[in-house]
Amino acid sequence: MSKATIYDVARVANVSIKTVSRVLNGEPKASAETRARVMEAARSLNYTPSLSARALSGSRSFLIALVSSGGVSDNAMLYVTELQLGAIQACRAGGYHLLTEYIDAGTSDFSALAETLVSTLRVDGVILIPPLCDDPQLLSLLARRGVTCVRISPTLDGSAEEKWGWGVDIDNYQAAFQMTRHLMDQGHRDIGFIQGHPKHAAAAQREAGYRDALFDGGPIPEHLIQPGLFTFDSGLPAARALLEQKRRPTAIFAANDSMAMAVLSVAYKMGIPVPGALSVAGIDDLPAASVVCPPLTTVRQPVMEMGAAAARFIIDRTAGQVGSYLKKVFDHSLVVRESTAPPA
Amino acid sequence: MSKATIYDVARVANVSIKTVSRVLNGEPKASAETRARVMEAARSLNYTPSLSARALSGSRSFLIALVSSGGVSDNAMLYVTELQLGAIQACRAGGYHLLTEYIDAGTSDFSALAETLVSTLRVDGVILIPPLCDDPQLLSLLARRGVTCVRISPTLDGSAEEKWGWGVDIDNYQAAFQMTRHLMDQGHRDIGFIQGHPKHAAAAQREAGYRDALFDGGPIPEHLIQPGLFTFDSGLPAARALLEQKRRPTAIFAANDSMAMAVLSVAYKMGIPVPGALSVAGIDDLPAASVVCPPLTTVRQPVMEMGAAAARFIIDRTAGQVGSYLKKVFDHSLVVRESTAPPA
DNA sequence: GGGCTGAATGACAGCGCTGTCCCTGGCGTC
DNA sequence: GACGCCAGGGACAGCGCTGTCATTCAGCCC
Repeated sequence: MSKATIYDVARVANVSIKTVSRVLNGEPKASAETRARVMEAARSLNYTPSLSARALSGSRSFLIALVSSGGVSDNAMLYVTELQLGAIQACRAGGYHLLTEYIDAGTSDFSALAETLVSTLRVDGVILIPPLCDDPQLLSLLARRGVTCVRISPTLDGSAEEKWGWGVDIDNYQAAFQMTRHLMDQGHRDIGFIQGHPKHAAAAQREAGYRDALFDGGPIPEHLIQPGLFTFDSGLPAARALLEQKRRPTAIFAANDSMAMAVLSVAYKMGIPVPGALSVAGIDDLPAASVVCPPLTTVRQPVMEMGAAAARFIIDRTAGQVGSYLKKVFDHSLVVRESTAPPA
Repeated sequence: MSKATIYDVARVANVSIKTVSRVLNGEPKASAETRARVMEAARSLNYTPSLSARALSGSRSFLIALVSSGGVSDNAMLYVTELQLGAIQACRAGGYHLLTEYIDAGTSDFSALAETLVSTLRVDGVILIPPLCDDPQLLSLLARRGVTCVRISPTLDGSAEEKWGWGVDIDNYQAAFQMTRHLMDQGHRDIGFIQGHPKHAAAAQREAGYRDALFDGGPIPEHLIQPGLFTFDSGLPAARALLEQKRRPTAIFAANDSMAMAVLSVAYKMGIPVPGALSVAGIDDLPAASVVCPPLTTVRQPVMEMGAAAARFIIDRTAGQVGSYLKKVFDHSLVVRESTAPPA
């Protein structure tokens, strides 16, 4: 009842511990009959193998680490939570476990982190979240140690990516393009844009999608484009800059939901009705997006699935399958809610 | 560079591995000089002990599990994220690591979970989040196996609690009492209340605080009190019920922020200006609370600290210190933002 | 000075698994 | 009929630590 070991199972099934090990790990050498006997014994004893022992003697640790940085205040945290949920589910399905590690944004003591991950924990893989997934130092540290990395929405790419691990993302260009077109289809022409963090590839791709959809290579009224950093706070001044212009845009498309919410907030303070006098759109579909007033039109990305895929990739890879795409691109979808409407 | 073991350290420091172990674990028997020599050797080799080996041979695993249930959509997820952050920091400080496990809300396959936690992972402790922290089955399963549990905002108490582990919470009664009084100080008399989940002790305590503050033992106009479940969705009908009454309350106090946001949403749809014609308040201070329009007046609980305390308790307990309070109550604080104002 | 004490350290046996190598016996082959 | 082969299964040696117990050697007492 308390703690069955592989020895107990072996005794009950009347085989050697090695055979039990083989059966439990799905290794080939084992007759169907033996297999059944072992399984039955394990079940009856309520046996669960010890992770530590497996990790110590074998080559797998059945551990995956999800590493994040940044604070709670940051709405991006929600994104992490959702990713994590997906990863946990994939882990559970594969007999793995998810460790959550955190590194302070300021600290760049990556070598200690890497050492812990590799030597102490011996994790089978690491899931890296922006901006960590773009830090060359951390990446190369991990790569040198032979750790499988999966990078969420990575920025650095090309040959480097091959070396630095797999990645998951959505087609940010298309997402922004489609959202801009949605606004245009509603009749908007003066569509303001708030940029994302300049160091993040997704930001540039989203902006490109917006520009191509709206101007199609034509002249670009730069006053419609304001800088932002993907945070709520950075969206505030950007929104103000856009809304205080003599000829106010009829719609504002922010590079993510956090900043779109900032637009909502500024519009509210300035007494501009949304979507009556201003349409607002974002990207990400944060949980909060459906809760704000009015509910935000945005682009949904399958964050949970992305987290699950990341974990699954590590699990499969450790198990021997060498799926080595450079990056997996997930489908996104437009979520039209109440913050957008045709201009008055 | 790649993987230093305790043997390497022992060789360099010219002592036995047992001595290295002693020094690294802070055990008493070791001269200052030896200690220094070992530390130096370990540093120079960049040595990090293997968790698996330690767990396998010793009695500690240096692992703490945070177990949650419920979906992302649920805003409560934010609460979990923040708790987790605190727990991670405490773990890091104590050389521990945080495992995040998840169990589907529907599934009540607690025995498999417990088995995994105990046999496979051998965790040193478990942090349980509502409603898991109130499940007698899971609790007794864990208790029987001798796992240290910390329950976040637990409901079951009394003698049972002693057996079922430590708990952390805030004084929900006082929090609600103070918020209600804040509203009354502003001049409100018709203050509606939206209840929390009936199975959660915090819900009852918050309601009691509200009732005592507002009615002080006097007659209770039940039409001012509407049922809720702590979720945004459950807040919608409750808010509607309150706001459609002939004599509308001038303020609504929801038992948590998610439901308060639902009130904001309904008020917005009904064209009721907040806080002009209606004040709205919640409890929790979710990150989203400061982002909605208008920013929500609420009660902040030190969630991160609570998570850290939970982890710290497990770590200290495993290390031998037997701090055994039944529950630690943290301070809360009123956060007055823009959703409340004196009635017109 | 012999014996006792206790602090400092080491020897050694596992912890519960997996990797590697080896043994066994039934079957096909020429 | 002797030989080879291979599926099926076992023996055994660790993996890198910690727990337990033994050993050493100052210092100290009478």
